[in-house]
Amino acid sequence: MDNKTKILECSLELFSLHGFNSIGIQDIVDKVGIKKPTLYHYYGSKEGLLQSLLSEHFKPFNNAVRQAADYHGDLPKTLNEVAFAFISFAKDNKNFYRMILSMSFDPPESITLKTVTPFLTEQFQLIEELFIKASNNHGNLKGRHMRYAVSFIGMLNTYISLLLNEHVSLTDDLVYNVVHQFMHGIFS
Amino acid sequence: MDNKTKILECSLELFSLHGFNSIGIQDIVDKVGIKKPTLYHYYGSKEGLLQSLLSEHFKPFNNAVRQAADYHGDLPKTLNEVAFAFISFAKDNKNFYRMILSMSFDPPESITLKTVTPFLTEQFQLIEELFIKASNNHGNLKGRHMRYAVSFIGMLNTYISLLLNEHVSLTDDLVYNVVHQFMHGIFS
DNA sequence: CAATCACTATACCGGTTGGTACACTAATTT
DNA sequence: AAATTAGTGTACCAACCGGTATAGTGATTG
Repeated sequence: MDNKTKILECSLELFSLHGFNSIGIQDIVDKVGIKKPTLYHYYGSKEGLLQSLLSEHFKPFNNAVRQAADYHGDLPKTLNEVAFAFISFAKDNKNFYRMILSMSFDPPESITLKTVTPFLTEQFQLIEELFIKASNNHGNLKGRHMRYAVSFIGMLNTYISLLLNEHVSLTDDLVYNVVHQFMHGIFS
Repeated sequence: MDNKTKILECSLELFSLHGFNSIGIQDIVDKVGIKKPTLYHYYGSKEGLLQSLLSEHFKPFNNAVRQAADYHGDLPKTLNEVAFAFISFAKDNKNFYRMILSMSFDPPESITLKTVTPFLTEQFQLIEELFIKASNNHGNLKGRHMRYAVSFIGMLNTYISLLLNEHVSLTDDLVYNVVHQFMHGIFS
């Protein structure tokens, strides 16, 4: 594998474990086995490296979400597909998901939040649009698009956190259970 | 106000806005208007400052949660009281809540996560115990204490995030809506 | 009055940070 | 064969980091 790719892999592992701010360029190049100018040749700056790392993984992720969130009249089915897109991506990209989940709660003025926000906004809009379209068939959703989009993603991330920490395992019915709880609560 | 207190206030504001790692001791003492040895006299180290800052706010917070989570046979009522404890504390301590919410998603090896974890664990146990006791009256909760405790806190934090970003305002029925959604889902 | 105390200022430390100037090599292009 | 190019190593930089040795302050206590 070439150095350019190896840099992405190693920095992802280090960032997800220790955080973007706690990892120095020197840590990364040491792990890859190269010298600093090589990294700067490819990515220009630490921020540029983060940008490349994010778009590399977010593009396929958000494409999968867009496909899953395409509404065709069956809200429960669509929510299930969205949940599956999130959970299976998180399972296949544990380090990356850990990192973006962390960054999405980073302080308002941090570079990390500012860099990750556009990708998260795109996700949010896909889900919000889904609830807007579904509100034609479900009157009680009207005027609550934003709240439900946020709380649906919130619930997904809550269960994905459990998954990442291995407090719960990815069984076939996890997706079903999450969506069911979101739709009908805990009393059923 | 004395310097010792002013240090706590200023560091909270800086940490919540920029993050613990991005703020240097120099930033804090500049904002307070003192010199470094004064800060080190009171708090010994940057980590000691964080520890003091956390316990200062977490003690009253968790006491309020403990009182609210005391189960007496009415689960919806108790959940409402817990939700109120969380939401009203968050509203009165926006900077602090923003900071701990961020720290609770920090990377596994970070000092911030390790320092905040004991306080969050205490919270979690209070809520989990509530669901364990309630499962005597609600058979369908059995064996799901952990998942429900986590997802209840997760939902609270999801709505508190909205509150902190002022995407939703603290009306009288916010607490009711959150608990209702948790118990009965979005279809009711 | 002398001694102790909590507190604060000056000045400094070794180590690390993100980033770079420059030289070199090996492959590709002309 | 000459020139260009991408990629990499050596050595270095100013700025900043958390932390401290030391001395001095003014108020309290013996």
